[in-house]
Order: sequence, then structure tokens, then C-alpha cells
Amino acid sequence: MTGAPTLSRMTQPPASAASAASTRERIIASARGMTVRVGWSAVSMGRLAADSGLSRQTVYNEFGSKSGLAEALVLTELALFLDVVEAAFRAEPGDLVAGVRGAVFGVLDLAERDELLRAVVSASHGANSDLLPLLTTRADTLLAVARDVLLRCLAAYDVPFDDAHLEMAVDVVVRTTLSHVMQPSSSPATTADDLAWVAARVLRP
Amino acid sequence: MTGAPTLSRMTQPPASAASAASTRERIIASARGMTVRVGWSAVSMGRLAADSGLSRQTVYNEFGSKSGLAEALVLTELALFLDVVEAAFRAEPGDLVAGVRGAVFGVLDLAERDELLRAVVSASHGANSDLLPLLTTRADTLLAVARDVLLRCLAAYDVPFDDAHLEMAVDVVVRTTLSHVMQPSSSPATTADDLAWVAARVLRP
DNA sequence: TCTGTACAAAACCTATCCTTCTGTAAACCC
DNA sequence: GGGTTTACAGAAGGATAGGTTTTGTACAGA
Repeated sequence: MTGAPTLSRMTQPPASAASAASTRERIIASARGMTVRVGWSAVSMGRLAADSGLSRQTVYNEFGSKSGLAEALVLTELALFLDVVEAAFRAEPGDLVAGVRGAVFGVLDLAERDELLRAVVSASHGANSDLLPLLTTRADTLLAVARDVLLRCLAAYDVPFDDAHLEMAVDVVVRTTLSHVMQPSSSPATTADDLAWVAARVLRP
Repeated sequence: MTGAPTLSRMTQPPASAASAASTRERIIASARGMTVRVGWSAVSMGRLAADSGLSRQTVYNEFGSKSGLAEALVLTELALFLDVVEAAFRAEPGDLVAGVRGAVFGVLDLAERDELLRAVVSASHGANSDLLPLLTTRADTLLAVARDVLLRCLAAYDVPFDDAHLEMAVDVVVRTTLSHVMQPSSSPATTADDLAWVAARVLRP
């Protein structure tokens, strides 16, 4: 609650009072739980409204359409991860390498535990795609958002090279981490250590 | 033809004379072209046999099943990329960073031009999945094979750290490059330059 | 601001039939 | 050995027609 602007702003409609945000959050929470339980394709606006204790019309007023709801759901989940990243860097104000380790670990650890992400990714390995299309077709957006957040976090540190090189280093970290989210090869802690080691080598003066 | 063993061995049946390999290659070439033209799901063993000028039974004798054919097709295509990687490093015997740049550029450049890969990846953005399941469910295998080949290429160079660290550096390069194959953010040349710069920073003594 | 009802168009499920495809087997030909 | 042809059962893939659910919008009311 330090007033730091996160992605949560993107998950809210243009104008809304506190009660509207609460309604919105309630719907998203219901949609999340229902998706984990029965899969995205089995979530209908009617069932969702009943589950949230609201009318179907309210759900439509809030999200416009089912894909609007999907987008909000994805963005809300993404915000969880970005908050973890920001917290990790805030916890290591003087040590960029430690911040990288913490952020990477936080993301991979959350990815392992996150029910929604697990449902989507494991569904991709098995049978139905469900929400996966929304992740793969919007992968460029996800990459861009993650890059921007990381760049903002890194503005607080001194790096021994210019912004252009910083951006590509960030690109490498983001893509490698995301690759491990989809296709892990070892434990979050090990992967975080590895990426921190690479970061340390790159950052050496 | 220097006798360097590549992945091509994996794409051949246990025992076969020259003519058998030719038959196999003919079938794979037909399957490749047909997949590019009409999509993997529209490739049937019957049409494939007719297109190759062979009998349907021969196709079954050679690959066992349609998924056996798919695996051979993917491995053959993968071998193209790995050959590019090996050639790039062979062209820069004394300069590891230049080798990295060449290999990354070669892979991304080929990925842009490769009809089969384009068909599979662009299909993933659009409607049908087709061959994509075979790529995503086997992504761990692809990663492992790519890592192994890269490690073998790098054995010819002196790196200023031990094997464990080399393996994770390779992991980072492979995952980042593959990420750019699926989701490019700039030109192959630019991305190759960027990754080479990171490699240079990491390799600094 | 949220609810309830009503409504058209689209999407989805079910059952049926027909066609195609897969995978295996055997007989046959260099 | 390498290849072809024919034959076959079972799985899988349209196409068709029906009935049901769902989507998205509209509007009157608490």
C-alpha cells in the first residue's frame, strides 16, 4: 500500500467506485475458481453470475463479453506475478544480483503453486487448450508488460552499461524465466541461482 | 561430409541400405511439402504414399504409424537447425562470441524462412493446432537435444568457468533463442548481436 | 446500481448415417 | 531383402437435422 502503481490499474474499468471494484473482484475470483475447477470452456456467464451471487447482466456490464472477462482474468493473474517481482527487488535495494535471484525465484515458485496457471499449462500438455490460446496469442503483450515492469524495477540500481544494453539483458532474463515457467528443468531455487550467476557475470564492472 | 555425427542418425531406422534411406527421405520430403500446403491433419498415409510414388504399406513399414512419421518429420527439421548451429561454430574456431552470434543468427534466420516451422507457428496464432501439440508436448526433448548439441560445439573452446556453469549459460542461450523463434521481437541480426553481447560479458575473464 | 425478464442469433450437444483413415495381415513380384 | 497389391476390422472424421444452451443486447423496475 505504498501507492506504487502496478498493473492492477489495468484490471479496472475506466471509472468505478469502491463498490464496483469489489463487484469486479468478486466476479474475477469466482471465474478463477470455476476455471480451476471445471476449465474455462465450462464457465458460462450465467453460472458465473449465480456463483458470484450477482445477476448475469451485471457481469456483462462489468466485462462486456466473455473474452473481456478472460482478458481481465489473465491480467489479474499477471499482476500477482509482477507484484512478486516488485517486492523481490524492493527487498534488495542495494544488491541487484540478489534482487534478480529473488524475483526469478518468486516467479517460478508462484508459478508452481498457482492453481490457475497450473490448470492452463497442464491442460496444454494434455488434451484441451481452453485458456491457452489467450496466453499464446497474447504472448507478445505479456512479454512487453513483464519487460516494462522489470525495467522500472531496475531503474533504482546502477548498472555499468547503457539503457539499450540494459533492455536486452532484461529481455534475456524475462524470456528465460518465462521459458522455465512453461517448461521447468530444475527447482525454482536452482534456476534462480543460475540466472543470478549469469546476471552477476554480466554486471561485473 | 567431414563425418561429424549429427542428429541425422536419429532420423534413420536401425538398419538400412542406401536405397532405404532414399525411400525414407522421399517420404519425409513429401510429408513436409504436404504439411506446408494443406496442414498436418490433412496429411493421410494414403495421400502421402501416392504423392511419394510409393505404396501405403511401404510408408507403414518405414514409420510404423502416423505419429512415428510426425516424430521423424520433426527430428529431420530439427537436424536442419542443428546443422546450422554446428556450421556457425565451425566457421569461428577461435572466437566463441562470434560463434554464438553466427549460430543464433543462423537459427533465427532459418526459422523465418523455414516453411514448415512457419506453418506450424502461424497456425498456433490463428486457428488449428495441427502439429503444434507435437512441438509443445515434446518441448523438453527439443530443449535437451539443442542443449546437448550446443554443449558439444562449445567443447572446442576455452571457457573461463566450469562445466556446471557452462551448462546453465547454454541453457539461457537456448531458451532465449527458442523464445525468439516462437515470438520474435526484432530482426535475427539484432537479436544475434544482443545475445552475443551478453555472451561476451559473461565470458569476460 | 443492480435486478429481472424478454429476445434473436449464435454456439453447442446428440444421434444418425456415411465416408475416410488407420493399422495389420497375407499373397505376390522382382 | 525391398517393394506392391488386395483385403479387412475398428477408429476416426464429416455431414445432416433436431433440440438445447449460451451469448449479447434491450428495457422496465426496485
